[in-house]
Amino acid sequence: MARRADAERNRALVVRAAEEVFGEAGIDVPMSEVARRAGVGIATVMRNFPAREELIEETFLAAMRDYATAAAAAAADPDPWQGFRGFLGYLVRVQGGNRGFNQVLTTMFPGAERLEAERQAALRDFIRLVGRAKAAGKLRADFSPHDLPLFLLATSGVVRPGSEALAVAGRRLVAYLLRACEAGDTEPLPPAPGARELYRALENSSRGRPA
Amino acid sequence: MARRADAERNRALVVRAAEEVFGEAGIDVPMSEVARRAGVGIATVMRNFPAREELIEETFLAAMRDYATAAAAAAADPDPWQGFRGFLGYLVRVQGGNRGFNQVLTTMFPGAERLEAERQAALRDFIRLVGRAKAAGKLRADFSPHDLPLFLLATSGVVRPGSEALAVAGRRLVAYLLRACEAGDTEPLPPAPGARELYRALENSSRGRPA
DNA sequence: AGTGAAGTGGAAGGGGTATTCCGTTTCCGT
DNA sequence: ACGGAAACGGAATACCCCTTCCACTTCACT
Repeated sequence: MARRADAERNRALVVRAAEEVFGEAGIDVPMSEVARRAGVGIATVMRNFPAREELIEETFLAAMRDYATAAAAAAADPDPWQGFRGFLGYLVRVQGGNRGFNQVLTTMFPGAERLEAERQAALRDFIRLVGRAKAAGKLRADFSPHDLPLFLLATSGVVRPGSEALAVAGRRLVAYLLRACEAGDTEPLPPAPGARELYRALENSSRGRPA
Repeated sequence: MARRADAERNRALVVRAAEEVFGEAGIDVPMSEVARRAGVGIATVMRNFPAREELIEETFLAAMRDYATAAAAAAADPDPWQGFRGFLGYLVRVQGGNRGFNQVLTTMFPGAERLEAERQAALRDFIRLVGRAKAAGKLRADFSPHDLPLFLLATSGVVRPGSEALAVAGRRLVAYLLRACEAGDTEPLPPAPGARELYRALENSSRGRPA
């Protein structure tokens, strides 16, 4: 990989600092703040990660792998409805604990291929989970696996690290959503947006400053 | 109010420009952009609205009044459940059509008293609506009127002007939420956050850079 | 230990926004 | 129509952030 041991060490310091800072304050935090926390100069950050997106990918790859792992575990749950419930609970917990990863979960980074590969792996397992939960008669038939980003967006707007009230609210929202997903005698849902268009709308470039 | 006719006219131009710009791009847009669209100098904007929050209040007071009016109309609906459904549909439609007002709906501005008075008026009517809908046996008994901000936050994260896919997604999310609100045989909800703490968490000061 | 390349930190440059200041213009009462 | 006060626009100032550059330091190989 890299040639010199100290360079490799600094790179790791930057990533660890980014995990902290992005987790607390989100992925738009000044690079200089990352550098300060890592105890290195700004140039060292820039040299290792010329574009912010590269640092984001490196920083959240582990979290995205955990996400994919959680999806796989849910899909493997002997009780698929239990798996579904647990997975949504996991999501809002993670979103509430890590501001940066909350943003990453609701934003597509077409250039960050390893990150997107993990996201897709999670989606594939989620699709399996949905199929099993529907087959078990617990999940409503018109639920779409592509409602996952919809739910992620919904909960992402609520929770935020540091606010216990919002964490409670997030759990309550998940309970509402789970209730809404139960199979039963109910009106059919309005149409889902086209998956392609939906994911396009979540691409990084089209996300204006934050707010 | 103001002394000179031209000053009054310019002030109105600024507010109308702000309605346009805030609606499209959100309330964090540069003041210089507002001035440019209004066709006045930056100083004129600053003189009339020394703080951004003042311009926000003036700009969205009318929309907040409409919001309160819609809540009152919903509360007066002969069929309260129909009123409830219609109100949620109205909300997501407004949020998707006006980025700035979407932010205003999910942010408290303790200093903007007229704005907050309208918001509270709307909440009072919503409380009436909720009472009637529960009495009619259509709305689940453990729904709290203070779930309104929770739902507003949820939908606010989804819709965005200019994206048809997200508008469709927003309507679908509302359908899920409505289904979740129906009375019926269901597990009780987890506790709601304390209303005071919830509203505190949504105060303007604690909202970091939007993103 | 010496040497050259790799790596480093901070300063300088460039773009953008909020805020202040001031010479000029516009209004309005007389 | 005129004069003073109010209001105006834009330039100047002050930050903040990203990016580039370069003189200096540190490493690793011999």
